[in-house]
Amino acid sequence: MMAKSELHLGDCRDILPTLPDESIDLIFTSPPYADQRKSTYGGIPPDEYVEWFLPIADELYRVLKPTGTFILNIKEKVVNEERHTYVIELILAMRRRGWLWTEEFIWHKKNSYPGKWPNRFRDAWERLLQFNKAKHFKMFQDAVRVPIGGWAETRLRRLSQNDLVRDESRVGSGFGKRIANWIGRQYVYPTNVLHLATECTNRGHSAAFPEALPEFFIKLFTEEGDTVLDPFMGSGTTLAVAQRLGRNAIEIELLPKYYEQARKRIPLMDCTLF
Amino acid sequence: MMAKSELHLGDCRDILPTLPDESIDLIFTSPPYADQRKSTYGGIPPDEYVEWFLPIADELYRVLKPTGTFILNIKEKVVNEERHTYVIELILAMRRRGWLWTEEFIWHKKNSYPGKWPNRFRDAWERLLQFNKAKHFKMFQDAVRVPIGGWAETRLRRLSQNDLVRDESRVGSGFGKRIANWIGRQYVYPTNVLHLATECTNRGHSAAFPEALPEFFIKLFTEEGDTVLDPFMGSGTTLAVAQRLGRNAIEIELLPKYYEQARKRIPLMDCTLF
DNA sequence: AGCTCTTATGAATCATTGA
DNA sequence: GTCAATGATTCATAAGAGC
Repeated sequence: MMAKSELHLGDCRDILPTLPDESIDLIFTSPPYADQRKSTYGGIPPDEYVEWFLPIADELYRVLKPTGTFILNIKEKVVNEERHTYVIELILAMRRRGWLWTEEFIWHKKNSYPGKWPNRFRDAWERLLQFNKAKHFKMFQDAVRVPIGGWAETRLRRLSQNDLVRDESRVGSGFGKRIANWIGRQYVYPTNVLHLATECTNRGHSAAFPEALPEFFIKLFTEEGDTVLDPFMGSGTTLAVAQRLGRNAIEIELLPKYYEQARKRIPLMDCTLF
Repeated sequence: MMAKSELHLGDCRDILPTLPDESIDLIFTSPPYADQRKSTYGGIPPDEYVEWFLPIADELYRVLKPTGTFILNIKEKVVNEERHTYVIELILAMRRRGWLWTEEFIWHKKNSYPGKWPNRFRDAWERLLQFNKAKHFKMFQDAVRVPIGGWAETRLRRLSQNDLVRDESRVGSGFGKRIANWIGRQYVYPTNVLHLATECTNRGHSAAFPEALPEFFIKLFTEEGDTVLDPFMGSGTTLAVAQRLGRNAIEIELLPKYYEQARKRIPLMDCTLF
């Protein structure tokens, strides 16, 4: 399948209004975190972050299909030796605007550099907030299954007495299990904790995430031919993965430097430049 | 050092007011989550959770030393196919009451129970919210350093009896295997992501956490002779670890069943019962 | 000690049915 | 309607025993 990409140079606050209603299946983005990357994006003061992001969130709501999903990669910074509250305030504000806060995935940055500060350790995780417009959204859980652990080979070889009957939960939750169901199973479902190393081959962008991150969510929430939007393209990781997986991409980038860089990651013939 | 424990039977809303001001070095607790444990604790409706917890948080603030730390183990449940907001609302409310939201650790539950639902995966993580009264609090980062390379798998895991014996025999006999590997290797500081399996030896309490969880925070935020408070004792995991590490413990439990059970985990001579 | 093998068990969520 | 009860779904880990 031929995937088509649109690359827009400019501020997403200007460009998002030009996109049609309910045309996007998945929004995956990692906006500039508050006061980070000040040298490149200017930096949004933490106290103004919600106010800055909400109009963008409203536009994202408009362009997303009713069955679509919005994944927001974000982490609050430390301000004045406290975790700032702009992320959790943003969640509450977006819910008031109609978004459903469906889930929160954790990205565990496996290879994060050891570090030590007087009052804290290395921050090795980021939030992947899932927002939806409706309770029933497109989701392809089978597309992100992972190989079953070595556990199964030994365990299933000979089933114990307990495994042959349904093992009822002891806490009265009604949640039991039947090991015999797993015979012949090759792949299992992941959890909401993603273990991924940070990208080592930094592409000159100060906040590159690994390709496995958008890949997981693109596979989980879209099928071939669907359209993925990233209003903060950066070095174009989401773009490259979408292209590789046969999804159309709409990408917006403020800075010409990154716009040019990302453009080179995909064939020009599959791409419309704005 | 002789560690002394106080065990109180009753509602922490009644018992906390009897504790003196600024007498606690660390509060580590896992309160009943909203609507969970309904069969045992009654269950607090999610919409009333903040209102229920805030008076308790105020008392905890009063009894904590200015240099002390409050670690709150909590996770929001799914209500109506959305993550409920009572946890993040509680963070904001506690900040308005004077608490500093210093850090958020993640507990990744490695062996979380399997499950698959139409619109979500297994929830495999919980929050460990760190609150403080002041920007400068007691912290002993060296006490939780781990060998480079395998942080959860080796050091932080609760040492079994065999491991302890092996560890000691190394000094005299030159025996010991894994411990010996550490010699000459660099110790590094952990991150704010804790990889621990949920406790397999369930003690009849449906929400037992592994001993390594309070152990990490007790070592990090207290020294021998300090006092640890857990207003929701449950099966007494915090109590047992505090006693083992030579910290005094003040523990409160609502249900006689768990109170009796926890009492048996420590020597009667080290314990005052209320 | 160091393997292998066995066994125990853990803060769930959603659709449907019944009161 | 609204709310409560019931049914269906499905692994990874650590401790301990045995050799």
